Amino acid sequence: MLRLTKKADYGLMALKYLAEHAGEPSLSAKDIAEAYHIPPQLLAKILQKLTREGLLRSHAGMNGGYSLSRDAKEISAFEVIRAIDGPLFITSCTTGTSTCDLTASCTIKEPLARVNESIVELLRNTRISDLLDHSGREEAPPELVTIASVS
Amino acid sequence: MLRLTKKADYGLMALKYLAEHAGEPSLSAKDIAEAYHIPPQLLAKILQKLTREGLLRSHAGMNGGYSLSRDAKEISAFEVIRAIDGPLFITSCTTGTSTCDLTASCTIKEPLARVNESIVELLRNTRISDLLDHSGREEAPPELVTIASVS
DNA sequence: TGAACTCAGACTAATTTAGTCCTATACTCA
DNA sequence: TGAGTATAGGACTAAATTAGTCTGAGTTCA
Ligand code: SF4
Ligand code: SF4
Repeated sequence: MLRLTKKADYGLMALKYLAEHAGEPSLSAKDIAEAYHIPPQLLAKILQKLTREGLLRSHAGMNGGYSLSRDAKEISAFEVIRAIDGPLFITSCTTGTSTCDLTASCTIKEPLARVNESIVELLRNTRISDLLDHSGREEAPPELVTIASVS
Repeated sequence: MLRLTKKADYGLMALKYLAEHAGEPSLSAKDIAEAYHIPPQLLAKILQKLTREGLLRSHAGMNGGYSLSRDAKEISAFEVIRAIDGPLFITSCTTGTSTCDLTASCTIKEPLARVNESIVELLRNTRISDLLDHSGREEAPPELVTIASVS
């Protein structure tokens, strides 16, 4: 529970990838899917959704593909998640389909809404550019990590 | 997605209820379930789990039931959620069962772990006593740690 | 034209969550 | 002591959500 869907996960990966390759003209869904071993058709749908929501620009036809519609600094994780999975509620009250029928007697709805808002705020403050790897301490020892680049 | 399970939800309600009725000796699962119209057997299991995790004290037999094992101020929403649903990960990497097989190539795992940690921190700072209804009160907003500020 | 794309929706499969059932055990009080 | 009320716990089914597939379009461009 309290888990991101894989679709949102894939979407974030794709956007990060596009941000890293901002120079190149256009990357196809297939390109990105292969880079990360994501099911290509699934990623295609995700990118389509992101395009519809205005986060990406698409280009059909040969050598077509996707590119960010804004700078990576201007796209928040929250937008991505919402575009893919719809509005974010940690409670089941307002899922759209099948509202929790305890809403009348429920007393924690409102306090949890505040927690919800905090999480949204947190995701809003997390931008695609923040996902970019400038602290690669995972695999091979990074060459020359300066103090400046860490802070 | 990013939704609390109803079980966790019910658990929080129950704990809040117990906190409100701290004076009374012992409230049975049935009592609480009826107060909120929660399926009694389901709530029973939840309370059992919370007892096993040490958040509640149980008392079998007539006029038995449950009571908080600590003050409401000392129990965080995070503990409740973890007790009921297990460890909290927003990504699917480490669910225990069926790890995401992209872990090798995935590049957003680590940044998302930081987001995860922020959410955990937020929930850790939300206590049962915070759910109690002091409407209008301006509580100290839980600290927001953004990725950017984590540098 | 046709290869390489995006776009869209319906569909199925897999997984997770919600809720039930049934039995055993513990405690209390008359 | 034994009837009644409660917790404890496992196995099970049902419902909902998520993941992924398939099919058939419409675009672009060389
Ligand atoms: S109404 Fe109360 S119980 Fe129902 S989903 Fe909202 S918070 Fe959870
Ligand atoms: S490995 Fe990457 S893709 Fe797989 S779950 Fe973790 S974050 Fe999401």
